[in-house]
Amino acid sequence: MSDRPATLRDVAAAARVHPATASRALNPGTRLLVSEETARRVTEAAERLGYRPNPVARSLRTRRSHTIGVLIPDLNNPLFPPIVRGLEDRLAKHGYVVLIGNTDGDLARERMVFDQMRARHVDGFVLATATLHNPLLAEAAEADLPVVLMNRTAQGYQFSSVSVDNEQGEWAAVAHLASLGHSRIGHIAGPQEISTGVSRLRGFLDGMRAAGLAADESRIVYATGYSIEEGRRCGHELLAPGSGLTAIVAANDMLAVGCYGAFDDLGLRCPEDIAVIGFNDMPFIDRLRPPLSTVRFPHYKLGTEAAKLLLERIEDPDSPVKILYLAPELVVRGSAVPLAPAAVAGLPGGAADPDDMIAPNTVPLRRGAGRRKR
Amino acid sequence: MSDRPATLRDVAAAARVHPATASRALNPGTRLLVSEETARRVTEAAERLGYRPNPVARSLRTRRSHTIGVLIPDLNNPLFPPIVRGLEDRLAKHGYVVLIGNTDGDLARERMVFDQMRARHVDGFVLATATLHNPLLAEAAEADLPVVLMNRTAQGYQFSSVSVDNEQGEWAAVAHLASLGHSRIGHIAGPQEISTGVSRLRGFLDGMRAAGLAADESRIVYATGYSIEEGRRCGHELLAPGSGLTAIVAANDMLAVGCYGAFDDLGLRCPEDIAVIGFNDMPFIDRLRPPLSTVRFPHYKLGTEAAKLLLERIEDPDSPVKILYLAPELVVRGSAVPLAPAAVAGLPGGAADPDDMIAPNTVPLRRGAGRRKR
DNA sequence: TTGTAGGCGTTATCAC
DNA sequence: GTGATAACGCCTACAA
Repeated sequence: MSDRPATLRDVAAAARVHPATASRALNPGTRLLVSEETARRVTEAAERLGYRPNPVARSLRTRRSHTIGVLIPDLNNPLFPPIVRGLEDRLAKHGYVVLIGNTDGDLARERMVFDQMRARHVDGFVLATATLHNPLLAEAAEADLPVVLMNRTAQGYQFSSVSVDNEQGEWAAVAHLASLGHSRIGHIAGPQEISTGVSRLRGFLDGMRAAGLAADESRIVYATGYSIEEGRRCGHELLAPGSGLTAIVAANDMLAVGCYGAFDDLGLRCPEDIAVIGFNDMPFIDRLRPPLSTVRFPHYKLGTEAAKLLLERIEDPDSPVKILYLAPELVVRGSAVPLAPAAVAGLPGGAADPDDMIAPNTVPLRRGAGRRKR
Repeated sequence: MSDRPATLRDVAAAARVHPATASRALNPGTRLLVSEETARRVTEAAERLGYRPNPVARSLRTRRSHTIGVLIPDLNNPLFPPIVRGLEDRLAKHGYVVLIGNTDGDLARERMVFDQMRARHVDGFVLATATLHNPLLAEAAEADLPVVLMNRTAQGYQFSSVSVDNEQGEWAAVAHLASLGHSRIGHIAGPQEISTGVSRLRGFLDGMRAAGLAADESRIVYATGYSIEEGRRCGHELLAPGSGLTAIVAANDMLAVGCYGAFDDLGLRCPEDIAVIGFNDMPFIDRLRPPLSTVRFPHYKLGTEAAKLLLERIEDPDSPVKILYLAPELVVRGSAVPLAPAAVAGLPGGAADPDDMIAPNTVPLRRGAGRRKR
């Protein structure tokens, strides 16, 4: 009736009980403390008045906001929206709402949104931005905040995390290229302050070794960020005259897209002249020409799993810390094809040079054998 | 010192004043009510104790949450993240934080997140999901909530809105195709419950008329949603044997991408056999093959402008309702090229048939002449 | 089983 | 100018 939303007092009055009783009747945890009959009356009154508990008041009293802070590098990267959707959907089921913060890879900005979220009393954090030694992590650990790392890992902390088995993914990418006849393979490594950067590099190295291929430093360039521009720059560097590379493994799809740009600049055709494999299988990447071969993982699921882990921690702070890895899957599309005999024979440096073989390739390429966690 | 964060009482105690005074000293709006001297003491104490006001408590008292609810169709659509970033950045400057809700074009879902957000006492809404006659709008109007429509308009409501001049954009697309020699042009129209769907169709029609081209119903198909699948379906329908179309204007980029699929299915080459123009210039669309010609508008700016309008409404409920249109811009890439003489002469139905000309094309194509707002 | 009272941290409205 | 008081809406010992 009134234009002012109904409060607990209104409900109590309508049900002719004390507000405290109404509160008990309405809260699942305390409903059993109240008689069948009054519970019914209260529920009915609440229904009739269209009562919605005021989360702000509740939050002030209980010190829980039912809000989760999510820090991601940049929502503009199409990789993240599906992950965030997974988070949101899962958390919503438990009455939580998500506050998203973009850090743009900037530490100061990250600090700002983190503090902002703490001030708003978020009940926990999902961090997809954590660098290897991050001041935030120390702070969160000290304050004993529920935290889950997503698509990131960090040593020395008691945080649950969900990420991809990057080693296995990159290993599979290398094995695929090797099976296609490529031997001169370069790697655009991600930033080494980020866990994905180092583990994918490790996967690449292990994969090369297992395939009996040389992977010296000259065939690895380090991107300073996961951006298209960096991919292009690194592509140019890798493809400098005389390199003789026939394939590139990029630490993520953005870098691979940048490579496409470098190929164009250099007049190279992909996949005929040069092959490339990405990582992430981000949305729309399959619509590029050529469609990018890449390592896929279940984006949405990464979000839901992170949510599950966080909820566990929130509901029981003593629940065990879990480190979860999702299995990746190589998806073969058009950006890597068998090495053409022409390339092997004719093109400068394009040959499967015996010098590149450090050992007879007798090692069977077992998936997962490249796994090296610490 | 203490592990419990400092409260206003702590600050007041440290500054040897009453909490009320401390509150006054700390709030910009009331600082002038206290003496220079005490203000200084309080500020200093707050600083020293690392005092951060508790937004929850403040919100309970002031009934303002400094939170804005944003409803968008789907964050997975790369069009939206930059818009949301614009919103966030602008609102953050004024101390507001954004709650994002995906509706997936589902009315029930929309209702749910809307209610959820109202329960959380958001201070205002940005609606990017509004359909032409939306129950939410009536409710919001009645409750006198600050609302801004984004990329949408609705008649009969006193809501500010920011959108694109869709008529002009689509007009320019048609004019461009006509100048390339195309005369048999089809349109994949967006859903007609959505303002963009109707205004872009209108722009298309006006553009065709101005170019002296026929645009009968057989050359218009209606998508039920802005999705790739719908684009593909509509593409097939438009390109049915005998249609003779040489170009398609799609109501948005997603539909255009769907067309690419249809072309592949039909063995048509784009742009040689068939041209297509999209709308939105969404991220990554320039990396497709061929790169899509499309109508661009400033995404980020759409967000910041919506934020500005909303802030105006929040700060002064009597501020005038503003309807803002952003100017679009045709960006010419590779998906539309001059009609090949071969196509004109040889291909079945590919000709610039005189029957298609409803009037001599003497009308100069003035940009913006197609503008028809109501 | 239900009522009482107090307080979460802040600010609006009085008095002084 | 500043202090006192109450209230925002809810929850939870504790008492009855």
